[in-house]
Amino acid sequence: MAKTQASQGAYKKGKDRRNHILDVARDLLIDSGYHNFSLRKVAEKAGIRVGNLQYYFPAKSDLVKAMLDHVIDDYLADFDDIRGHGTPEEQFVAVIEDVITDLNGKKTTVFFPELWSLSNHEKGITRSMDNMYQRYREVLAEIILEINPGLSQEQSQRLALFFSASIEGHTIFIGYRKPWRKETANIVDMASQSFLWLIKDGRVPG
Amino acid sequence: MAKTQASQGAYKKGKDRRNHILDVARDLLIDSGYHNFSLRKVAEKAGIRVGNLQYYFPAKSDLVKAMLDHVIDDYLADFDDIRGHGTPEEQFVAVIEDVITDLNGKKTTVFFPELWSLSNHEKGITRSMDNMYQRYREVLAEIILEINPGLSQEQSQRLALFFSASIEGHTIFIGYRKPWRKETANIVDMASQSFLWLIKDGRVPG
Amino acid sequence: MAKTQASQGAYKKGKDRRNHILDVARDLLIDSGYHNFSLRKVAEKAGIRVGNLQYYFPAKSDLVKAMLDHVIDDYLADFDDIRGHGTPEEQFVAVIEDVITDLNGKKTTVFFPELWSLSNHEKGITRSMDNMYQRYREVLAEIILEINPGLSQEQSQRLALFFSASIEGHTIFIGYRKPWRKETANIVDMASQSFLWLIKDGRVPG
Amino acid sequence: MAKTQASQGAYKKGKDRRNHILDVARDLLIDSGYHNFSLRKVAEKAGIRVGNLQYYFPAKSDLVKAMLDHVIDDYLADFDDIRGHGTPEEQFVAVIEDVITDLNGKKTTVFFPELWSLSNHEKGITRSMDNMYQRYREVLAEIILEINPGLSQEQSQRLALFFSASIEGHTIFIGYRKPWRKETANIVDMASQSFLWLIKDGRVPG
DNA sequence: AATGAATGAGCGTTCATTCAT
DNA sequence: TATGAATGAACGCTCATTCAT
Repeated sequence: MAKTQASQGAYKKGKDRRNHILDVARDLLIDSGYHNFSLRKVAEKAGIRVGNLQYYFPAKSDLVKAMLDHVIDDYLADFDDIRGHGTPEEQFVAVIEDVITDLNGKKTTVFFPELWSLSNHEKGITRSMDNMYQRYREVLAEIILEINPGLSQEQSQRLALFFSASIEGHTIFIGYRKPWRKETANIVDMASQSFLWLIKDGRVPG
Repeated sequence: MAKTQASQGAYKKGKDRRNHILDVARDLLIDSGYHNFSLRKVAEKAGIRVGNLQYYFPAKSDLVKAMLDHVIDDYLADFDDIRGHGTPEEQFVAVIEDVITDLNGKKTTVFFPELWSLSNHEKGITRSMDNMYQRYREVLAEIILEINPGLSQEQSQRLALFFSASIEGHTIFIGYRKPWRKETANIVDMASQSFLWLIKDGRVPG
Repeated sequence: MAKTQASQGAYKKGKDRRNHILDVARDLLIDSGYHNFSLRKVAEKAGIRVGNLQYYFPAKSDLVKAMLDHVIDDYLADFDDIRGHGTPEEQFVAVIEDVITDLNGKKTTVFFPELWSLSNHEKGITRSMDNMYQRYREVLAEIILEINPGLSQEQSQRLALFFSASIEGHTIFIGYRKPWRKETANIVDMASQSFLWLIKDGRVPG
Repeated sequence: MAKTQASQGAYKKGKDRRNHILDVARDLLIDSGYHNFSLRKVAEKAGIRVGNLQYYFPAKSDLVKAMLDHVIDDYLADFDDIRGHGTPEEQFVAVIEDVITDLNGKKTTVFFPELWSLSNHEKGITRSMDNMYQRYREVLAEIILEINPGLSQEQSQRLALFFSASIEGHTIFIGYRKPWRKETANIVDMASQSFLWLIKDGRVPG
């Protein structure tokens, strides 16, 4: 971050505009994909000039990084609110259902493949992504341990990895406008069953 | 199949040159991502001029489509060879292990996120991808039915969808240079167990 | 006079800040050349914002002009101190040696070619440069006349022109990091000899 | 040089255009200075599009390098033709006169300060410049040795350095539109006299 | 089957400058 | 005095594409 941008956003006007840019950038990424993501298009969508956009984000990479973190923050905020009422098992099923159902939304369906692709090619993106999934798995592992306190920390983390990865994979098949979208409820059912069986009766490696 | 320009001499004319271009294009996609994929770079890697490249593939989209199909064909060929010896259950576990272990390779790790992303934005890509997964699921569903003949066609296909999606999701976590690569064997173990349980004892929606 | 931001605390306000900017601008010119000289870089180096820099120097040309004069003033100040002790001939040799040796320094080596180039393209620079060389020649002509009072004013000025021009030319060859830097002493020797011969025995046009 | 440009200029049309670009680029450099030298302006002057310009010179640095070498080659060609008739001493005076008089021309007056400045900041320019002056000095040293065969190789080279540097310095004072242009003949006179004296009677360091 | 030449659009970035605060 | 915000122009460069050879 350039020194000259240190106190950018000091005025409310600037802060609002910055957030607006991030929203607009996210929309463009989701609508067009990263390979069609350009500063000119972001600027146009935001109703400002390219020069001004680059006043807020001196380099494209700065905007991309900030935008991804902006979206990721939304998901992280969701994780904190995710634990509801009922027994641990009920909570677990509720989480699974929430997360899988979320895949149906356009934002989730399109955003994550872009993130996965980007993280394979752009240094600096990987860390944000890994942090997010790390936090996600921690929430899962916590509930898993409450369901079966006999598991070790390592085992519950291993299960959390398996569950979260399995769920992510469905993005491609039951997401927004995806062919198996109508199978969402069945996926939730199969996932809940098999995940709970693994937690309670499976021989979890460890 | 030679992968790179190392065997350039082997691609002298016609179909060979075409295949050489496709190989080189795939390598570029995997090394740099689609947002860095350009005809100029492909031409340079292939040791020919842009004009000549466009003799073989008149438009960029033609090359991209052909290249994706080229790679997908490799995977489809693998599916046909995948069924080995032993009981259906042993075959199933072998398949799961093969497919999950394959995620560790650079090609698979990087290629699929690009494909998923592209299929969200470029018409014409989606069909190739869907066909591939369709064929993949058919192989799985076949074995599933052999393990538990009591399941309906629909149920076995549903399970195949769930299994394949779950496996794909691990690309992001246990793939080439991914942080949980060392968990691959444990993932195979948890997947095999829970998948088999679902096939044999689960209440598969139907 | 402190050269860089090291003593930034010393430049708190008003004239100090102005001088600090001028120092920093000179350093940038010398380090990067005029074609890489921008207000943004000066501002950053000076630890202030572009807006503030333009409070002191409303237009880029104002800063450039002031900066060049700032450096030129340093050289003019040197000229006033240049005349030392001894006979006129000893003084002359001392001056030649001082000036030629000064070419070895980075500041002189790099600054003057920038000045020469600029004076060819930017109106308003030429005058400052001409004034400086005028003053320089006056000092030389004065000593020349003392060595050979038989010369006319015109002749001594003509010699001063020839001597100063000859010396300036060595900037490109014996300057900072230049290939013939180690010849500096020999150049001083040849220059002193031939210049003195011209003053005393040559047929100076006039 | 990019591989894809290997056989550019294979057609006569391309070769002509390349030379035209170089001429136009030199004119722009001389008219406007390097800090106003842009690919867009070169393209416009050449009557082509920027894209086409960059087909011939993939990077700005390639154009600049080629253009400088193009101009330098002209001067080098002059050096080869410079030696005329008469005694070595007559030849020497003729060379001095030729070279100094050449400073009066706009091309020489403006081109060299740009070259000197550039060579201080852009790697790759320095070598071309050094090579040119090296060749220049070789011609001078040759004649010097013929005038006074008693000098060593080293001494004649040292004199050549001193003479050439001294002459170059006059660019700034007697060049095109420079204030002392009318002194050119007198400079030739003083230079010839003092240089010959140094060759024949001076104590050349060595 | 292959290259040379050219175009036009778009890219990320830098810049001098203006103006409100 | 000094910063934040914004503009408009220009920059070097990459690109897909077209066409003549």
